[in-house]
Amino acid sequence: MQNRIVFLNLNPMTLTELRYIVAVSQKNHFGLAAQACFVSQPTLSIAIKKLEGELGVRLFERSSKNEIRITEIGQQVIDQAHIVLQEARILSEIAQQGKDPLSGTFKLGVIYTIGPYLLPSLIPKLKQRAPNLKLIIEENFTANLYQWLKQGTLDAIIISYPFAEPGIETSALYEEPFVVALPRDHAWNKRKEILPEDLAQQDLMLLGAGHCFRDQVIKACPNCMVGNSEITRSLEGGSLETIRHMVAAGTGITVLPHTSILHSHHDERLIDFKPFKAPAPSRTVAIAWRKHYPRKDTIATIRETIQTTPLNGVEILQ
Amino acid sequence: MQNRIVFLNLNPMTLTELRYIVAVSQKNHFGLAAQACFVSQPTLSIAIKKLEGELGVRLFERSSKNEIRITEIGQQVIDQAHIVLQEARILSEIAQQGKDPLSGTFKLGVIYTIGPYLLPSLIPKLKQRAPNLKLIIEENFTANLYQWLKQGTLDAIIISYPFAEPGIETSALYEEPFVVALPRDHAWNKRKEILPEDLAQQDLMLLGAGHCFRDQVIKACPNCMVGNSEITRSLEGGSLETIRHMVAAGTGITVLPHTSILHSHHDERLIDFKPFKAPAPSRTVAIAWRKHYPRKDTIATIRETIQTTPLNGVEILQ
DNA sequence: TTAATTCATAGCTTTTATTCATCACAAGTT
DNA sequence: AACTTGTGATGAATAAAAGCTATGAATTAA
Repeated sequence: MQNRIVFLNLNPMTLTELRYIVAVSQKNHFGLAAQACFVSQPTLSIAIKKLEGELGVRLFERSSKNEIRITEIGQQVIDQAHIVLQEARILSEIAQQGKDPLSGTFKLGVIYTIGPYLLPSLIPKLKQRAPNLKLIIEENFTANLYQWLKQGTLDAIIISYPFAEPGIETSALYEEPFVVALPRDHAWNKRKEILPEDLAQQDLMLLGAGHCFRDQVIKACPNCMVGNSEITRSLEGGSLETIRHMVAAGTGITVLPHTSILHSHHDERLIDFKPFKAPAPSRTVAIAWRKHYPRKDTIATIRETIQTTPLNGVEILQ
Repeated sequence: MQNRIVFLNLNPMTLTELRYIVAVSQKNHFGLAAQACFVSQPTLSIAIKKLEGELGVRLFERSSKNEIRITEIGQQVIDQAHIVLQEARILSEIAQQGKDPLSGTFKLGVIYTIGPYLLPSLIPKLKQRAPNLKLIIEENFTANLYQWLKQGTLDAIIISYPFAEPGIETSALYEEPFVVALPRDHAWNKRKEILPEDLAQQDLMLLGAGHCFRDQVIKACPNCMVGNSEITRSLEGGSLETIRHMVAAGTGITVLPHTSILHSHHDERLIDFKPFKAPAPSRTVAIAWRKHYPRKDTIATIRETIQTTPLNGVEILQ
């Protein structure tokens, strides 16, 4: 009778029970330990009895009047209980630190025709505003970025409208007009502005298929000629910067997004940028995320950072 | 609304909840995870919601139809949950191993006049019977052993009756007769047995105060002379073995417990052991432990081991 | 003996966990 | 568009547990 352990309960041990036995080991007294745990003495007694029954060992040697005594195995169990509780505390701390929406890693995708012009100003400013946020950038086509966003590889992507996919939410960032880039010796050098219709029959150098900017320009400039010449075909794998260099070299003309002007320091004297006559064709740059993405605060911060970053010639959208 | 964490519960996290989130992370599916945890899906959903509310972070990104996604912080929390659960499992294992009453450390006290004769045969046998039991032996006076037993420094003590203390239980082990030890050239060499009364006026060499055996001999042999001579006074700090050597050297006579005979190989030709005439004076050797001591099985094993160990000339007591 | 102290037990209450049934939502399919 | 299917969330009811107060049993001290 005296030494038989009675099976009391099927439920596995709880952290509360571990807290109880640690308290008893510290106070050497059931009543005081209960007080320290903010429960009544019977509550604590029963909980410890349950745990002892479950573990199959006596943890404490009770002798009324005198202080209680921890058994040898009890001491080992209590030592381990300390470890368990400590690890649980660490878990809480991890969550606590992770509460800050501006910490951790954020994987941002940006399309090729935006990245080079937006990121140089965005990244330093974001670094300043959210120093604990580790930003990982992926530049690619809209289609790939969308896939990666959907499957969770990316947290958000910056793309250009139109963009509507199920399960994805978007928010417009800014409206960016298109401009015409001409070599210095071009016939249109004297003109102040260009009409989209002027580009008809012009052989524009444009990016290859997959770049949404290409499609947008073609749509904006009816009847322009693209992809006919040898030169244009060689641009399939290139970038806007490549095209700009070719404009500077006098190879031809193109249409660029307005933000790319700011980055043409070295060849600004070789290229003339001509605005379109209002209403100028433009693209809407937006940020997109999964509908159920949990860190929307982070996205909001990125959005605000972009919208307070001076990008010449764009119209901030709310 | 979407991102607000609602405070649901004051109760701290539980190991069950940690098991739930680990299951979800493994199954990537609430329903399957619930099944794996042998609970219904709402149970698991609510538990996770509670945990998320308590931690203040979203652990999973739910999107119907598609599989659920673990948030970055969620992954960190789940990793830590694995650690907590692992440590809890170790706690159970520690208890499991400690279940064996014949494992761990056992601190046994033995009085000076029993230890040298009982332990040489007991320890090897106990080692054989309980190989996982680490035995720590303390030899001392009854009074000290009792104090240490009471305060938990010792698990059990082997002493001689009379011994009755509050909160302590005892069990008799064996009855050990006393014998008279004489030098070879003593006048009583031809006698077969001695009467206690014969020792009256004899100057016995006995141990110093504190040894219960001294008191028992004095009580058994009325009017014997102890402590008068220079020699006897010099025995204050000695042992039974010291006294035996002095008998062998012809310095005097003494009374010894029967078990000490077996250990007198080297001087057996110099000493004559004479039994008392029945009923011979004797001592009852017993084992004692705290009333609430939890490892009574261990004590029972020690008791049985002693009682099946052949000790010449003693009567086993049940 | 009488108090006082301490842990255990009993009966009852409150809180928490769980289930079943159902809802809401998103994707595909027809 | 209207179904169908698969998913997690929600609500009401219930089972389980954890809790408290009051009391008991054992021990020690006066």
